[in-house]
Amino acid sequence: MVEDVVRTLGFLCLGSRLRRIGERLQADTQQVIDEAGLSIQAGKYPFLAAIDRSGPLTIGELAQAVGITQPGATRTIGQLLELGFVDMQPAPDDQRRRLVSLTGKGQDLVDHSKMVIWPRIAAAVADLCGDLDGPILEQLAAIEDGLAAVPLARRHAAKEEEA
Amino acid sequence: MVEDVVRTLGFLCLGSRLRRIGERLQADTQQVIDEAGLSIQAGKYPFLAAIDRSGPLTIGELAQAVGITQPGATRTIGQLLELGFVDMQPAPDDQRRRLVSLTGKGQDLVDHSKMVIWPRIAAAVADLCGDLDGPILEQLAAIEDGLAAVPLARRHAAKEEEA
DNA sequence: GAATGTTATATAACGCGTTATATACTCGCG
DNA sequence: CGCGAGTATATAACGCGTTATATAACATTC
Repeated sequence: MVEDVVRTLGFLCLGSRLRRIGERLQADTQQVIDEAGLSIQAGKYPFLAAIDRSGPLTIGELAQAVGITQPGATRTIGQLLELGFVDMQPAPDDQRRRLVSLTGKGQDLVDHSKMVIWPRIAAAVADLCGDLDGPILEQLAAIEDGLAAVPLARRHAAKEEEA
Repeated sequence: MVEDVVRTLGFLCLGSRLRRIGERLQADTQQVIDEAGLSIQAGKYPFLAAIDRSGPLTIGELAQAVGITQPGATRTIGQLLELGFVDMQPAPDDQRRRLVSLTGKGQDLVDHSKMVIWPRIAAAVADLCGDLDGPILEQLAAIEDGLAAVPLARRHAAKEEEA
C-alpha cells in the first residue's frame, strides 16, 4: 500500500485535495442523478438553479452566479441551449448582452429536480458531512473515508434507525 | 450584484464548491511558486514529493499516492520526464512496470522547495484556514472570503503582530 | 458624428482530471 | 511449450475549468 501524499502533506496540498474531493463528490452526485433517470449533468444544475431563482440572467451574470469565468459560462449555456433547457435572446436595451431564460422543458426539469432529486442529494451530502466539526483537514479526511466506506448514492439523511 | 448560487445551495453544490475553491487555492499557490522564481507547476509537486518520500515508484503507485487515475499519472510523469526532473526505467523483474525516480535536478528542486517554498505555502494556507473550526460550509465560506480579502501570496503564518 | 475607449460575448488553445480501450508483458495451466 | 487470463502502461477522446484574444455593440469626446 502506498501512502497518500496529498493527505500526508496537509495544508501544503490543500488545493489539490479540495479539487480531488470535489471531483469525487460530483461524480457520485452524477450517479444519483443517473439512477433517478434524469438526463442532465450535475455541473449544469447551478446554471439552471440560478435562472430559476433570479429570473433571466445574462452570460456574465451567470458566470458570477456560479463562480466561474465568462468563457466557461458561454460554453455551458451553449450546451444547455442545444439540450433545449434554456433560451437566449439579446437584451432589448443593449444588443451586446444576451438574456438566458428557462424554456418550458427547462422549467419542468427544475421543478421536478427540486421535488425529487435535489433533496435526495442534499440529504446524502448532509449524511456524509452534516454533523462534522473541527479543523478542516480532519473533516476532509472524514469525508474521504466516508465516501470510500459508503458511496453517496447509498446514503440518505441519518434518521433514528439505530434507535 | 448577483447571488452566489453555489454558496446559497449549500450541501447540494458541495462538489462544485470544493472544486472551485481547490482551483482557486491552487492558482494562488502557483503564484507563490512563480514569485519565488521556481519553474514548476503546483500540481506536479505531489508527484515529486511522493518519490522523495518513498523512493522510486511505478506509474501505478504514483497514481495511488497522489490520488488520481493511472492515465493522469502517465501524462504528468511524461511531462516531468521532459522537464528532466525524473527518470524512468523498466523494473528489472517485471518489464511492464516502470520505475520513476528523481534525477539530480529533480532532487535539487525538491530539496530547495522543502526549505524555501513548501514552508511558505503551508504557512500561508495555515494562516488562511488553520484556526478555523465548525461546520464545513461555514469554514468554506470563511476560506472564500479570506482569499478574496487577502490572496494567499500575501499571507504568512499569523504571528503575534497585533500584540 | 467619426475616432477611440470600454464592455459583453465568443472563440481558441491549453491544463488537468476523467473513462474507455489498445498494447505489451507476465502468469498459470493443459 | 503455447495459449488464454490478468496486469501495467499508453493512447485517445472527452469534461470542464482556465487565460488570452477577437468581435460586436455601446459610450465618450472632440
